[in-house]
Amino acid sequence: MDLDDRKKKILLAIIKTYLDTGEPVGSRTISKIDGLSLSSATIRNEMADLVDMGYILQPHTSAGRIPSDKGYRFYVDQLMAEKEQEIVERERETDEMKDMLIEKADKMERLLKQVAKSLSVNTNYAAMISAPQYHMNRLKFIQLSRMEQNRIVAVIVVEGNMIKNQIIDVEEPIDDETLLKLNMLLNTTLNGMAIEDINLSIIARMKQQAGEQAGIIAEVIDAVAESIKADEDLEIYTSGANNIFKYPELADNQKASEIITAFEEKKQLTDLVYETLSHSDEHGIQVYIGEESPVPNMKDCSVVTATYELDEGIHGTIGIIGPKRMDYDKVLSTIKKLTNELDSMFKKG
Amino acid sequence: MDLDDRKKKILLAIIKTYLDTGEPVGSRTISKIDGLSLSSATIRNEMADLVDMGYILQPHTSAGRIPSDKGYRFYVDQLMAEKEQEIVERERETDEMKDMLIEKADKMERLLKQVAKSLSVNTNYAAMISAPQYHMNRLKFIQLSRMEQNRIVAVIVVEGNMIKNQIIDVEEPIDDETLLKLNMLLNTTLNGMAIEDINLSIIARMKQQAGEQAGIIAEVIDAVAESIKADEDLEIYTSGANNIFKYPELADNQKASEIITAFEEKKQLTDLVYETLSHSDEHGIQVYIGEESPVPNMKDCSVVTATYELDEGIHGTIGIIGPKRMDYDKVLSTIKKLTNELDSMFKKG
DNA sequence: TGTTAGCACTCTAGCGAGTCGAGTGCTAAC
DNA sequence: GTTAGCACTCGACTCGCTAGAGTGCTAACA
Repeated sequence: MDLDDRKKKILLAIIKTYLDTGEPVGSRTISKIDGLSLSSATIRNEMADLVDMGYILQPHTSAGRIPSDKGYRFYVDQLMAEKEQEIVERERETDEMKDMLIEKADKMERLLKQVAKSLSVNTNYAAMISAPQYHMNRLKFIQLSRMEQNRIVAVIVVEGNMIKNQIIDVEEPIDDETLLKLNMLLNTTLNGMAIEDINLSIIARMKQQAGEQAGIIAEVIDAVAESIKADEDLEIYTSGANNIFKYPELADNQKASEIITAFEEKKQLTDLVYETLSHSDEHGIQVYIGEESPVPNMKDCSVVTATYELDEGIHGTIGIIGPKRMDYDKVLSTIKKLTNELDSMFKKG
Repeated sequence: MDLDDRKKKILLAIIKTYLDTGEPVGSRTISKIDGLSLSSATIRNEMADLVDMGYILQPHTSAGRIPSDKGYRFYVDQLMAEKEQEIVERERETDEMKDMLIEKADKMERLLKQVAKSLSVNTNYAAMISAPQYHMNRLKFIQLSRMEQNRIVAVIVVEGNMIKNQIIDVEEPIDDETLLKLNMLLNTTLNGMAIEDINLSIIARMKQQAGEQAGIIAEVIDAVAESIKADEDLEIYTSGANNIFKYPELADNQKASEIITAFEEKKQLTDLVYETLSHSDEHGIQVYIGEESPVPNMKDCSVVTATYELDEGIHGTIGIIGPKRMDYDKVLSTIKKLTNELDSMFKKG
């Protein structure tokens, strides 16, 4: 059987209506609202076909139909295609969200929290945003300073001006001169390098160059490596989890608990972020419907994700989590606008 | 009317039973389990009195009784008095929680998250912990390093080894010598000072000492002050919010949403922390029952909080949020153990 | 005078029958 | 191929009933 033009129209009508009302939609409803001017009986016949083809479901014999995951998928693909068009055609207009974002975003963390908040408030769904992934990132600056006798603090700045700190306890006291030398060594060797490229041979070379301070430099470099790695569990900020209670189909005990759990244990969101990043073809917006989601706990939701770019090769992920019958249209535009906003922001400052 | 000994016993029996079962308890139940050997009729008479006195409630005529907030309060006060005794009598025993905590707690943030997690897992309630309040804290170390031409990074370490960073953009380039001088000046002047004590006169004096670099030092100090102040919104880590779904009386839509919201918008928890800190007489454990809670959204819960001490005058707050019929006994011991654990940990390392 | 047995009463939870109405599937006519 | 019509299905809701837990009150008892 084929998904001919009329079937498509009917399917879209069903889905749109269901997005609005959240209730199974019957043949009469469609026959009325639709521009097709077909009787309910005809619609019924078509609907029966659509059920056979798996695009819609019938909760029970005498209820209307609701979209299946496959149905949603069809709808979203349709929508995304349109969006693509739209984006090309229209100039990016200024956006009220922007002001809100800029306002007090002097620190990355605060900015991200604000973005998450803004997203959840604007959409009425739950939102998340991951801090940019520094995986591919370059070291910009390393500085060791003595804090106490046997204790130095390492400050590591990576591209994008994210700062990491690490306190290092050393066996024997370090004198000023050694510290200076070490700083020189670290900076000349490592500056501009991608973190991933710092391999054993480079470390070995540095140890060699450190000469008699090889012991100390080993300690320091280990600590620095540790610190860089330690932060690998990426930060994720969430907001608006309570929004799920606005949607009856998610608000039941079992499901709500699952979703909240996913939000709390950032681990699950981390998977989502990696999945998104790995699939992203520059600003690729991804829509996961129900079981498609990389996060099992969100099998009753739809998840829309997008990638933003902080700097060459430094990406982060934005996500919106809501019911399957979310307002995809709105969510897609919102998220698209936002990523654009972020990108242009980062490129400037 | 007076709360005589027998009434007390009956009241306690009612509350304990209710904590176990979560269901209204009738007179027959009490007459059986209790060591009082009274008939259900007598119990009924007493119960009627207890209702009059406001210690218990009757959901409807033919149901058993459940504790009122006042009843819980009586119970908790009783319990706390006993605890006080216990703690004095018994030596602090080693605790399996300790191992779990120490394990990988090389960073404060990670430690706190772990504590929260450990608490929520151990108790089956929701848990929160606030980062220590640095309000009263002393500066331990300041270091400015040049990162780029016109950009320096300030590293500020406060007692307890919390590190803060701030990137400072300066108008005109700073040379090495000036930077060294500034570092000296900052450290000699500010080290060991409580952050609160850094007032205008001290800053003025520093500017004077800086001589021709007064302009730069103003910038720097402003930035440092900014950075210290900026972090004043205290960090709060939460865990186990999903636990509330385990308790039917909290799991309904409305209430769950409120609680989750409180957990998400850390603002509300912040209030709780301040309230707790202001009332704390060293390790004071606080129990807020229902409406007593400083957080309106938690009016259907009980909240148990305690204060831990990281260092002289540096306090943080631990909290457990659960249903009113929480296992106060267990929660109180757990939280007491934990604060002790934290204290001894911090005093060592 | 405090305690207890007994009994009528109250109220909820749960069950089953009955009804309503939305929606279907099928057939026959257009 | 489309539509009108009609019997049928099935969940949601209502109503009445019952069982059972628990109460409050009274009267008897120690």
